[in-house]
Amino acid sequence: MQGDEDAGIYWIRSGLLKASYLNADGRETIKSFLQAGDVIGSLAAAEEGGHCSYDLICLEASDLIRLEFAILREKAQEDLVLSNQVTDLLLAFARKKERREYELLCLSAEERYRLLQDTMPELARQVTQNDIARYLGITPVALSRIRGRIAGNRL
Amino acid sequence: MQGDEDAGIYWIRSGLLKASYLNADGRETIKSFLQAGDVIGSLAAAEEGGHCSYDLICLEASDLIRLEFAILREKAQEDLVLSNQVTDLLLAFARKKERREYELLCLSAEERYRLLQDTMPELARQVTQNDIARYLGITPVALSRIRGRIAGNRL
DNA sequence: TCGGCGCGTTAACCTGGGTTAAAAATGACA
DNA sequence: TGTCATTTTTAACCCAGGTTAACGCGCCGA
Repeated sequence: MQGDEDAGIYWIRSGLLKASYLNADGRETIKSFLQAGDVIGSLAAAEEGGHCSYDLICLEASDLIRLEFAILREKAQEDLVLSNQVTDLLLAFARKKERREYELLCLSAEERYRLLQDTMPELARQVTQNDIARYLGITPVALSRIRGRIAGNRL
Repeated sequence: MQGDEDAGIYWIRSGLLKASYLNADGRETIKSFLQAGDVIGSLAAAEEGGHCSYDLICLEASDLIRLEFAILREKAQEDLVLSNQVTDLLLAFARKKERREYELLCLSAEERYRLLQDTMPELARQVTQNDIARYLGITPVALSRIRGRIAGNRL
């Protein structure tokens, strides 16, 4: 949960989760969806005394493995292979974040929705439209309208 | 320049630069500003055959050091200290991106502007309002309106 | 079987930011 | 000092998305 001091890293074996921010005004926005093979951990909480800034919520029964971040860092400090694996992990993570930054900065809500449909069509089926809207940064009502617009044009 | 195959990493010694996307419709949006101490490199171009997805433009005379990404990776593969330094670098980068993702996803343009003013007041002085607007993801006209709104309330 | 509840849709109205264009303000330089 | 380019502001109009609320639907549990 948001605010926890959990400095853990989770490796998702199976299932489906969402990482979401709960804003001060009670609104929820979704940072990312997590699936088998993904890895997640709070970068803020990983720092000494930091607090996790988001919730992690299962959308399906899920199977995770938890690693203590501090231990991983410690081991990596004396193990070259592990250290390089951590680098790979972070590189992949950074790429993902950079792509999302691009989408939020340069694309309209409709473009982001179309992109999601194109790149992760399975996800659109597994997740409620409410959650997709909150992932795109818009309200469920707005997403419904966008869908209506797209469907209309296709006729 | 956007589209280049430059797989370099740049360490900024001094000066001020902007990393910006040039969209298909000719619009520019600013990914980030870079200052002394910052490090930048295209993650996409770092991959085999990838192309850089943004421009890097000096706003002031700047002094950079260029490292070849492939060489850095290679050396890190056999040097534990270096490998851990790369990890630190990526960790800092990831944190920065995560913060920006949060801002774009959860905050309004006005909130983002106020935050920028609070956290990097010097930058607001060094950079044109046009560029600040493009960094916030809005047009210069919209930013001017926001400023007017804020100034009005302060009376 | 019925009631509740979460989801998706639709409609009406509001607002923030985009667009365009035309002033002002600022600044560089001759 | 005047000229020119750039930046910033202002105004008018438009549109995407937010807000609120109503309605239909499917699901589940009593």
